[in-house]
Amino acid sequence: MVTDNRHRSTTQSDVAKEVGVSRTLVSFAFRGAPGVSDETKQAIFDAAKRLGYRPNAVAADLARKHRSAVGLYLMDIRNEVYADILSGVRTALHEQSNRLILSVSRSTDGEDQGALKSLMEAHVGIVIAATLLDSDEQVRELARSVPLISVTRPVEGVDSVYSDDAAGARAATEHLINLGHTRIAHLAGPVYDGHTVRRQSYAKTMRDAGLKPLVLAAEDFTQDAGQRATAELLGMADRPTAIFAHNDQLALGAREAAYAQDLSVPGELSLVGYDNSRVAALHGIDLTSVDLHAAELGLIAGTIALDRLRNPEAPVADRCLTTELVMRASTAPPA
Amino acid sequence: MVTDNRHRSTTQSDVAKEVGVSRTLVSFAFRGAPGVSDETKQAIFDAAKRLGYRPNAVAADLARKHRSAVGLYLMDIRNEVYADILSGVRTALHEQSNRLILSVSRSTDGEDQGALKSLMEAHVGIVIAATLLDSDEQVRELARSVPLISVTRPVEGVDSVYSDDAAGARAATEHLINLGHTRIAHLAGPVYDGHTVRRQSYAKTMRDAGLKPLVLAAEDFTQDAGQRATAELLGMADRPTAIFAHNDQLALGAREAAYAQDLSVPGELSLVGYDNSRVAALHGIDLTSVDLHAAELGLIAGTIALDRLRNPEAPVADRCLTTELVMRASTAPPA
DNA sequence: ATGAAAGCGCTAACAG
DNA sequence: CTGTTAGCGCTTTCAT
Repeated sequence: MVTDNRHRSTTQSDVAKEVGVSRTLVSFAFRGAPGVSDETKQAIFDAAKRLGYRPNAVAADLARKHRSAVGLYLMDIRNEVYADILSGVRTALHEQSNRLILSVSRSTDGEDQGALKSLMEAHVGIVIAATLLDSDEQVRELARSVPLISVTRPVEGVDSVYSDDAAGARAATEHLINLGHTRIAHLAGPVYDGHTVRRQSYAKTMRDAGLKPLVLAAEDFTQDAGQRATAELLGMADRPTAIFAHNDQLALGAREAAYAQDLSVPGELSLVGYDNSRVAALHGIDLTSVDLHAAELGLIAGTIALDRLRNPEAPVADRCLTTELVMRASTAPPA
Repeated sequence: MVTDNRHRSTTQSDVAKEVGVSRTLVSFAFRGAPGVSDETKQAIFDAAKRLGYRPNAVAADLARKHRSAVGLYLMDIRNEVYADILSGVRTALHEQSNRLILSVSRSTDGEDQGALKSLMEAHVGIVIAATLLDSDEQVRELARSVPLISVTRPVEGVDSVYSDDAAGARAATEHLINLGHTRIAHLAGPVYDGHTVRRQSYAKTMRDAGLKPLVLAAEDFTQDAGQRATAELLGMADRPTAIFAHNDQLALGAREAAYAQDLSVPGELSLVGYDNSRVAALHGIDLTSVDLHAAELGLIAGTIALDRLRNPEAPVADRCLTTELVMRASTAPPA
């Protein structure tokens, strides 16, 4: 049995013709607009079903002369943070009948451009972007053509929802310092403008405590990159006794690298991640991590999106959430 | 500094007016079509930049009278399998200039309808759906209005790419049987038509070995559901010594439930998952799991999509990949 | 090399 | 209740 994949899809006209009414009636019927007799409506739905008709939301939005869809850009689909943000956004948009269109970048490279650009050209009224790696200036430039909400990171002059990373990184670093560690490394991702808050807060906290910062930059934000970078680090003469990683994935990579060299966690290496993803809580992983309230970030971003859609002239939003250090068994005093 | 979020976005007409040429030229310039003098082209790009113009890909596709975008539906963004499928699809579409639009369902409930429907109404030429929970009949019905590729699961009469779940489930079950287990439970998700292959293969394998199948259905496919369901199971008088879970998330939930009752894995409970996700390979998790080659599933689906777009009349595709049992430390002989 | 005009699938006044 | 008409932002003949 072969499904019939017609080349041209059925339109309102086809349905109208089939029933013997005008396109307008079909349009009204499908939008539940008042002013269509029940019989006509029924006849229309029947014919539509028979013909396999699907409304074309995109054409509708075009005709409506305004962009109602919201676009959501996610930097890394493998990082649970972004799933949480998505779920928050969706909650905010719930029942608002706004279409949500998604786009995710390839986690392996830092070029947002492809995925983000295609989203901005998809006739969306606003795009919620989590996380942009471009410079502040570039983000502002992007926001010039389509309203943009930067989530996870503040950008002056652009609606932003983020968490207090300086505080989060400080808490993580201080936790390690208080435990008695002195050689504490920071496992960062690649350097991007506007993406150095955690790193700098770590460095400042170290210096304030009279300790020497040691920053290691992984090639990207994935577990594999974290593992590779850490493997090097652990080969050093005076290897650190603790690592604070930019995110849980990197931390998990560091953990693998440690075990690969028969170093136990936290016995010989203490580990702190960032994101507090579900895997961090798994028995046997028990990764100490900083929670940045991703779902709430998404929820707020969704709310702002709705506001912005309604009122383009509203003042720029800037919402900063707190972070929370969740202590687990991956950190302990140095041996 | 407040970014200027104009209500009406700039169009080709605006650019044309600014430069003092016709819309046609702007259109040509942006598509790199021949027949526009270099000076004109430059003037157009300058004006576009100045005005913050963004092409509207959706309107373009509409005008082009054919649907070039491919829609990708993912059942669960928290399950790595779907990230792998996405990455495979993207590889296939690479350089094909086909827009990819994504839609993911809420992992918590089984209603594909919202996310899938909106995808089908987004003017896409084809939708790749991973995973549909609807009945075969419903899927065929859906495929009537927009060409559909079912991935992860075969549907007669509809392009399908999937792996040999019967073999995968059999291998998993036999592995446990060969280890000497006799009380082996299967931790399944909720029952959906066309989604019972693993379960049935498990049951058949058990019966063939003279053992009694015990199927437990979790409320959904998440770790939490797996944990709740397993907690009950482990409370039973004659509790099983091994569990084969429908996917890694459920298996991870089972693992948590076991540790919560101070049962060690694999000492007192052997565990087999399905998907071979990255977390399964983590040191200390070491979950034995069935690999279904998700990235390749996506790659093939993407290729089929391209073919189907080119040739709507091509015969229905049906591709079945092998599965592979990856043995790790979560399985051992019963105590 | 450039422009005018028709039309994609749909909505939205405005008439009957 | 129902139909006509004029677009939305863009592409695409077909002229000039």
